[in-house]
Amino acid sequence: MLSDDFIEQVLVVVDSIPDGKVATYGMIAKLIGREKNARLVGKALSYANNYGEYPCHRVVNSSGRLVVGWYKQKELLVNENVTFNKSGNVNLKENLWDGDI
DNA sequence: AGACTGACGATCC
DNA sequence: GGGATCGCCAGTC
Repeated sequence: MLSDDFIEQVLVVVDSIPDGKVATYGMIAKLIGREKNARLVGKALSYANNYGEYPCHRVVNSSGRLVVGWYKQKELLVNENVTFNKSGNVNLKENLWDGDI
């Protein structure tokens, strides 16, 4: 069971990701003091829908790969002018968030 | 308690 | 750059 506190911290960070930017799980994990628990961040985000509407589509893994099976995610990001490379991954070079809240 | 899993990351080909 | 491997550490069964 993920602590509400942990989830809350994740959501706060996710909510501060600016439009047209994306963040990585590891980055968020580090920001909330769980550098090695990037997986839990993803887990927390899966619960995020239960806690309200958050831009969890702006979070990708370190390769810029989107969530497998969540095809809507790319659509949502495109709507925010996030660019993709020909492999269908997020163009981290241009869209990665600096992490400054 | 022990084994398996995962919306991940770093490294090494 | 992309795939294969291993490491991580909670969560789940």
